[in-house]
This record gives sequence, C-alpha cells and structure tokens, in this order.
Amino acid sequence: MTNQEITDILVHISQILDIQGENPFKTRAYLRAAQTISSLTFQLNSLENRKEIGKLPGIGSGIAKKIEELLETGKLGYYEDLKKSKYAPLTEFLKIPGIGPKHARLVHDKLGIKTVEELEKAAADGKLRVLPGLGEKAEKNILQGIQQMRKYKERFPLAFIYPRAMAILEDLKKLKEIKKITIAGSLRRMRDTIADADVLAVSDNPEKIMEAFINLPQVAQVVAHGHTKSSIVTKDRFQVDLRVVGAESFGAASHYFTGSKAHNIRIRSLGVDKGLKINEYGVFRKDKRIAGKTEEEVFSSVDLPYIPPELREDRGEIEAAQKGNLPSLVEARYIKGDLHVHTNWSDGNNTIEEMAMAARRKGYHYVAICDHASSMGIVHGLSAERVQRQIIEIRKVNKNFKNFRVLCGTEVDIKPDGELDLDSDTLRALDIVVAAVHSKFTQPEKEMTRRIVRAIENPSVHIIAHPTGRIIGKREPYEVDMDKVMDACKANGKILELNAYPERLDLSDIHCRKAKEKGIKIAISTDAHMTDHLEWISFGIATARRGWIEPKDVVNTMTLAKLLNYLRH
DNA sequence: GCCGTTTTCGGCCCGACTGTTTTCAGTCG
Repeated sequence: MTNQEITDILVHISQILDIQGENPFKTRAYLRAAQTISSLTFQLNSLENRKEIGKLPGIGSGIAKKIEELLETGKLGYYEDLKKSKYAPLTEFLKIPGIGPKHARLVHDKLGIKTVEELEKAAADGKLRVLPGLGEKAEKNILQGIQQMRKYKERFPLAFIYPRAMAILEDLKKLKEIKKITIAGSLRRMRDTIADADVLAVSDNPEKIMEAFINLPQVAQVVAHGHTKSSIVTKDRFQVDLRVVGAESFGAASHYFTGSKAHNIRIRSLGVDKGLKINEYGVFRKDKRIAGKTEEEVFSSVDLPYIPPELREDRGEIEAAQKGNLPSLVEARYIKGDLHVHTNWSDGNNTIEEMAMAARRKGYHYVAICDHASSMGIVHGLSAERVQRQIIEIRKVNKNFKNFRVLCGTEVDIKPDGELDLDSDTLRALDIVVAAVHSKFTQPEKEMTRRIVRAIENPSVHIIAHPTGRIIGKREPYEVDMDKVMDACKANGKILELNAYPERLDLSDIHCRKAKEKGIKIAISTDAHMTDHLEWISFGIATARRGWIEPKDVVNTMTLAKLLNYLRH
C-alpha cells in the first residue's frame, strides 16, 4: 500500500467522521496525519520505516496502529466499518463548494438524499428551503455549486494561473487607493497546481478596491463581495480572492494568506504558548498589537527566523527554523546555465545561435543544446550523422562568443528495453547526454524501473530528464520505483533533471527533497523549445525551493569549468 | 485523536462572508 493510498483513506475517514458529527479535533487529527504522510519522502511500506510511524508529527498510537494494519493486511477494519455507515456516501457532497459536513448530513437525515443527482433534483424542486438553516438562496447556491464542481473541479497548473494573476495585480495597481499589493496563498508558495489565486492589498479605502475588483474586465462571476474581502471567478474559470488590510497589518496578513493552513495553525499554536494571539491583523498580547507590519515581525514574535513561502507546508520547516537549520534555498541568481534546450534541428522553433544569444542575455555562462535523438518521427530526432553535423555547427557558433559556451548535447530516447537511441561512440562525442522516456509509458512498474535504471547505468548518460513523465492535469507519472531510480543515480553518480516546463515540473517538490536527502544532484532545466521558454526556469527554481534544494545541490549553479569536470567524472 | 520543560487531562488557530437569523451556525481558507 502506497503513502498516497493511506493518505486517501485517512482523508476519507476524516470526512465520514465529520459528517457523523464527531469531535472536530478528532477529524482534524486524521487530516493532519494524512497531510504528514502525503509529504513524506519515503514509502511507509518498506519494513524499516514501519517502526517510525508513531513518531511522525500528528500521528500518535491510535492512527499509527491503523496504518500498521493497512500496511500489514491491505485493509483497515475500522475503515471498512465506517464505509458501511449511512453517512459514508455523503462525502461526495463535500466536493460541492458551499456544502460542508453539516448540510450534507442535514439533507440526508431530513430528506433521505444520498447522491449528488438526488441533491440536485431536490434543490431544483425547491425541497431544500424548508430545512432549518436553509432557504431559497441556499438552494440556488447548491445548484450553482454542483455545476461549478462538475465544471471546475480541476486545479490549474501554476504556470497557467501565475501570469493571469499577475495581470490582475497590474490592473489593480493602477488604482491610486492601493498602497501595496502582493500575491499570497499557494500561488506565492509556488505549488505546482493552484486551485485559486489569492491577492492581498493595503489600502485605507478597501470598499473602493472591492468595487474595482469585482468590475474588472476579466470577471465572469462575483462569488462574494464584502467590505474587505471579495471573490470572483475569471473568464478563464479560476477563482481570485482579494483581501484588503491596513498597512500596519500587511506582514501578518501576508503570512496568514500565504499559508499553508497547516503551517499557520502551527505558528498560531506557538503564539498561544507564548500568550499571543496571531491573526491576519497582527500579533497581539491581550489587546496590544506587538507585531504585524512585516512577516519577519510575525516569525520573530514566536522566536523564529523568516521562513521562505515555498517552505511553509508544515513539513518540518518550523522545527528546522527553531534549530537554526533552515536551508539556504537556491535562487535565480545562482543559475549559470540551462542544460536542456531544443532548437529547430529537432522540434524547437529557434536556431542554435538564437537560443545561445537568449541564454547569454539571461546572464548565463552556458547553454546545452539537447535536441531529440529519437526514432519517433514527430520530434525530427537527430540521427548519429546529424548529431555530428550539429557538433560542427555548434563549434562555429561558439567562435562568436566570449565567456559563454554552447554545449553539445542530446536528449536521447530511452527505448523500452533501456537501450538508448544513439550509439555510444556518438554519445561519447557530446559534452552532455540527457536521457528520457518518450514512449511506452504504460510499462509495468518493474519493467519501467529496470528500463530507467539501465539508462542510468549506461556510462554515456549524465542526466535523466523529466524522470517520472507526468504532465500535470493530463498524464499521471508512469509507474516507476523512484527509490530504486534514485539509488541507481547515487551509485552511478548520475544527475536527475528537474524539468521546469510548466506542465511537467518533474521532479516534483517531494521528489526533489528525497533526492537531496539521498545526496543526488539536480539539474534545473527548462526543456525550452523557443527562446521565451528560457524564462520558465523560475518555475523550476520555485519547485526546487519547495523541495528544500540549495545551490550546492544543483549542477547548473557550477561554473562552466567545474561543470565540465563534473560531467567528465 | 494528538500532545505536553507550565499539563497524561483538557486543551486543540482565527476571522470574513453568507444566509438565515434576531445573535448565530455553517462554510471557507
């Protein structure tokens, strides 16, 4: 049983208990345990890890026992019983925005409603309005919520939301009443997918801002409209929440709205321990504000150093901060080159020279041209002979540069049996060999793992590109044992790519952290197919930061000389 | 259900908005 499966079961347990009306702190305990497990960098099902379960944060003897039962037998008696509860099917209702555990239970108990379809019909027929606490408006909202759930249930890739949220920020900035404005929420934490965009502004005239916000041209629907907080859905179908506070509260509000929720709860609990109340307006002792203007003040009020947004997931960052062990995360300024870009020699849009110029404009010291070597026609993969010609061309281009180097590389296919799509003599002639799976994604885990491990063991290979093959929102990662892949990388001194292509971000943050723990080096590369794509490096850096990656963990922070030396050895 | 250099019992983060209510419960983040 995988961590993900255990997580799903714990969440489901929490939801059923919630609907049953259990003690909310108990249901939250299950959620917290689920969150802990979902962010582990190791699988619980390996034997040596099982003893540690009870020591994990938020997992005590009760839940630890349940997890052990799941690992041991693949089933959990407690959960099997819960699933028989008449309330178990109602967890589907919780996916409907505006419906929580209380209303889910209410419509079931009073009207016998068991499915979303029945709920929709009851709302349409005006049967909900007679229930205590519900009215006509609630009926309408539930109908709307059901439609919204069906339409917008997905999360959006970070790179889809990011520019659109920035555009809204720019629009709002034009208002003279706005003194400060920033993104917050999962967008600021740079999660790989985003459900909605949070924006925070400082103003003395919040109502004016609200008015302007809900009348932006991008707005398709106004979800909520209050004095200091409003929510809209854009024509691109994602929700934006805007909150306005006073300047004295900006730090506290930034911290609060950036989250994560789990991180906030921990910080506020630390505050409670010190007799402080922390909310979005500031840090208070009794009624006296003692901090809140900056995030640094908020952290410092609970004796912590500043914690970067990307780390705020309650995945150990608070403990690390308390011990003074926070990582010094990688930043854009450390990146000295891009180790995976394409040109019009294969499926890219620009020439070698154009890509090189663009990389140099970014201040890079090098760029590796890694066009496809593939028997798949669609990418115009290079044959061995064309690789030789490209090497000559790159040498020519390099004569035009000083203090900048175009590296000869390839993105060679890993065939289903683990062989590469270029001969080893050709591969040896290159500065850098990036190998990747581009076909037969559906191999069983054992075969896929063996396939990739064979490529890692191939002495010509330096880097494994987009190691899990996921396309966010479109394709699940292929079935591969990343522990074995990483162990092979460690044993053979090979590098894993963090592909910054916005729909990939592969490695994920969790895998980055695992790689770091195992001492494996990362290459943050864009896989750019045109010059503009070089900018995507920022999404890769953000994902790396979420994985606690420091400059020393990243090969493309090395100088050219060091990098070439590293690749040769 | 978890957790503890104040605690092994009694706490557990905090507030805005909505809709249905006359003071609040439910939902959300």
